[in-house]
Amino acid sequence: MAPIRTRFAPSPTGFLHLGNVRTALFAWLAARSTGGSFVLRIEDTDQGRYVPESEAAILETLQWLELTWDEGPEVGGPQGPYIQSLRLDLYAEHARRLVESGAAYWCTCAPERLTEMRLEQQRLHQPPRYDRRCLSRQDQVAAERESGMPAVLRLRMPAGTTEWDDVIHGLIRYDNADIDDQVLLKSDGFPTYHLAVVVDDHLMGISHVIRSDEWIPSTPKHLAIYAALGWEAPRFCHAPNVLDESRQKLSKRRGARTVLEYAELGYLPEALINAMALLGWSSGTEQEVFSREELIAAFSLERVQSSPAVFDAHRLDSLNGLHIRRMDGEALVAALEFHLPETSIETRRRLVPLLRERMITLRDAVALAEPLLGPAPWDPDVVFPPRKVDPETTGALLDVAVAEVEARGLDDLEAMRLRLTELLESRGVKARDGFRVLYIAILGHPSGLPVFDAMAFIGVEKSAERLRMARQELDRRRSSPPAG
RNA sequence: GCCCGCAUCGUCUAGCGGUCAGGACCUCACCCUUUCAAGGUGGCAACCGGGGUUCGACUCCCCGUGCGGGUACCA
Repeated sequence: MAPIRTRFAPSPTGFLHLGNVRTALFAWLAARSTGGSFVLRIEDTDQGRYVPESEAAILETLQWLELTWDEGPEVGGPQGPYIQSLRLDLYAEHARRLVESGAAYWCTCAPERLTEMRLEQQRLHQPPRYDRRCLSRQDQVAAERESGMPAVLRLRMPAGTTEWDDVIHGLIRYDNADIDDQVLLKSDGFPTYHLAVVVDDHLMGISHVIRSDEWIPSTPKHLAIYAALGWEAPRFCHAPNVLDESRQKLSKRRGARTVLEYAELGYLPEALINAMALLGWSSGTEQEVFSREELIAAFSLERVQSSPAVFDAHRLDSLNGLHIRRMDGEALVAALEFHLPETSIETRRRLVPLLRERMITLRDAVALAEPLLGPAPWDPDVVFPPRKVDPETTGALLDVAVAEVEARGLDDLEAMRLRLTELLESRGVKARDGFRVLYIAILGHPSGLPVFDAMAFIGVEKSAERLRMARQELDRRRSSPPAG
């Protein structure tokens, strides 16, 4: 496979969500899997929608996911700058070439006129497109521009048809008569996406334009610009959109979470990448869990689906749990620091074996470890004594446990376990029911981390203390049963 | 309205003319078990409709239908 040189070109109008980044991931994988290169470019040609913090957030998102770029902001490169607002002269130069060759023309039509025109076209069941009024009066338009009237530069869409062989969709064909004379330069002098993307992709030597499906309708415009400039067009790969549960394109506006929010919620970058890769791509084997390296080895654009995919949060959860379980121990200890900031590295090392199998997200560690790191107040809803365990057995169990801990400490918890099991059986109480007493006493809740491990963690003193407290609570509840 | 894309279990998907239509998530049951998990086993569950083409269509073609996207001096 020839090396693919591709790019991700977000606009700094907001934060990145799974939909955006899934496309970036495909581009990154295409580059990495072919030994090619990946370029990051910021498309900030819309001054009105610019959100200052978003640019930094985009870089942070990609860095967190380790979707490394070979050229772009911060790292530079031979085709820089990689921020479009810094490349205005380049667009102006190419716009001039387009005007000179007759591929573009100036237009001074007022927005109101354009709106009215489109309404009329819609009423007449016609395709919406500029009626080229200004094309036939270029001398007047020149004079108007001279006198300071605002103007835009339009692409003169040639007649005929446009088609291309999309890597993901196959042949797509358009009748040029359905395509508008796109604005290339806005009246503020900034280029539109359409001009800038073509100029930059060509100058930056992009071999594969990987972007999402919503760009399909504007590809003929881009192809026309390539042709007008005498350039060879890159391959186009239109990746299907990622949809939310209501089958709409994922968007911040509709409540899509940003990738950075997933990070805070305790999702692993590897899991997010795995989940995103599976949205629209499959290996063709039955492997579903992939490390970053495995993904690079298995990926190919040809196996990208052409139909949109609904994002499934359950799938992400499942994958996140799986990745946590297969994660290197020390890496997990380190990753947990963010969620358990008060803990020492040693504490986290002791915690990891207990937590690992029980976490869906890293954040789950907080609730899971709570009774080990601090006091363990009882869950207000806890039933005590637990169902199926009579008060006498509960008391006996607690008494034995206290005595064991006080006499022998926690060195032989297996012996204590056997002792307690024996006691429960002799009283006709199933171990699974009876041990709930211990869980409540130690953890404040009838379920959670393995209770003997928990006792070992908190130590002799606290274990004995919590057991005695439970014993007292039992007496208290027996003398004054809770109302209701 | 005009243009384009898409169509297999609830969801993500495998399939590339002949399969008991496979896997994963979700869900249910069971096993394991000191709880909860994890793990294991098994169950439920799908080819949008109608025409063709073909000895034979989930698979190819056409038409519907549905869903999505575009239709901006936003990207």
